[in-house]
Amino acid sequence: MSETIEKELSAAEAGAAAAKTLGKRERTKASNKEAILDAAREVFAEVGYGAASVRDIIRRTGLASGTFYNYFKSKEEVFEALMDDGALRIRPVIRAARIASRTFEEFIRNAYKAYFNYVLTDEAQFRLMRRNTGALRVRMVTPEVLAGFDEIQSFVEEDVKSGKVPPMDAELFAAAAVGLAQEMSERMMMRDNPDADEAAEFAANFLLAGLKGVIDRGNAQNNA
Amino acid sequence: MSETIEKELSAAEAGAAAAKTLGKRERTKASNKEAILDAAREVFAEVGYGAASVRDIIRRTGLASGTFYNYFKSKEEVFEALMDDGALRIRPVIRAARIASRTFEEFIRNAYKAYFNYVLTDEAQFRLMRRNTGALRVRMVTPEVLAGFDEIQSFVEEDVKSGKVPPMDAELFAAAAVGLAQEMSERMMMRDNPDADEAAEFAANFLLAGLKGVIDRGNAQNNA
DNA sequence: TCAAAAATTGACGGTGCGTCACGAAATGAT
DNA sequence: ATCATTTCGTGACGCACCGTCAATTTTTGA
Repeated sequence: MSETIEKELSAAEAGAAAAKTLGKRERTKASNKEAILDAAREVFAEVGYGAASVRDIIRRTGLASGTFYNYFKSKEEVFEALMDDGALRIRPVIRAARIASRTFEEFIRNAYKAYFNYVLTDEAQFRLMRRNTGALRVRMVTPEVLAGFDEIQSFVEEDVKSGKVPPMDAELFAAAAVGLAQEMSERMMMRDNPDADEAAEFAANFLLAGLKGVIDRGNAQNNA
Repeated sequence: MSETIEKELSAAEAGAAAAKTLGKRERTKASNKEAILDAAREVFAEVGYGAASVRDIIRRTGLASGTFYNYFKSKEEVFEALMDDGALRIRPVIRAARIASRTFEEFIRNAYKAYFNYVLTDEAQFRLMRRNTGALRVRMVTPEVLAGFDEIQSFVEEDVKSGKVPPMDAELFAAAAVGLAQEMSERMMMRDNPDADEAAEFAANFLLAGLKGVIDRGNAQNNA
């Protein structure tokens, strides 16, 4: 029946519609891919990454088993696509937090606030990132995710260069920032009434104070 | 041929040997279990948790496929056993660090030092904990591992109660400590010349300074 | 020496994997 | 509108793994 609509469209407003429809081939390709991704999101969330099978996913779309492999090489690759999707949603938020901030402290506070609120809001994506069957937790570091880590590190390095923040091991500092966010967001989500702003404030306070303990030379040993 | 030895032993020193041999039944049971665990460790390290199959594991032991299921329900359960093994090795080290420490700071420094050195030493176990195929990282929170987290948190709570350290959200603080350790140990292992003591010092400095930023009431906002 | 108990074995039905030859559908040129 | 070409969906196929189970071997205790 979508063919009928298509025919009507091409008769009535061929020129105008052509620009956005891009031909039927492209359209069904996009729709199939989206269908697979949606099904995968559901299946992973329901049974966990480990127990999910390519067939579970494709079965839910109504497509044939072979069709899956026209779009993805394996379930690992679909999962990667879903992770990338998450990273692509967070990174602009972090970047915006940076642009909107004039001091290093402001950046950290805004970034954590954005991150924890994102985790809370997009709980589905979060559960997807952490979900498991039983105790098994699966996490994927895609190039997109890696790039996010690197971006944070380079933000820190920039602020070191411009003197906004004292010199330190930016790599380990960034690792600390990321580790904090990951473990704390998990704890936050386990609580009865997750409070993103509270968690963000705790994390930011911790990170900013911790920073003082790891600046390169100077008073690194005054924490008795 | 082990049967020959067994016979000689039971003839020559039946009484003395009996105490430690426990009968052939128990001995082969223990040896089979160990063989499966060893094989699993290898397979997981080589191909990653996801790609490993029960048959890959059992094949390496020379036992029949059905035998695997006399010892474990699934590959997930073997993996869990291996994780527990790791946790059982780390926990006493942390506990020892605590007992040997008189102040909170000393405890943190000793614990991180012990942890990072453990990670460096028992690299095999570490790779097992973090290893994956491609970008997929798999982590398992077994009851034993969970108990380790809880223990750390309760150490913090004890020191809060005894006044060694100011009041704070011990759960989030413990999460921060654990997150730091996890992410930083991963970075450390990626470096050319991993330096456990350096990483431990960084982590401890960071945590102890960060602590000042998150004490419950008082000067929580003096970090401009 | 032997019967009972326990553990090993490998074959079996069931299912998922990734491939591939086939046919259907879309495209672009006439 | 027609048709050759290209693209893509389809489902059956061979292979491997899964977890089970009846038959067999090994150990035990008498």
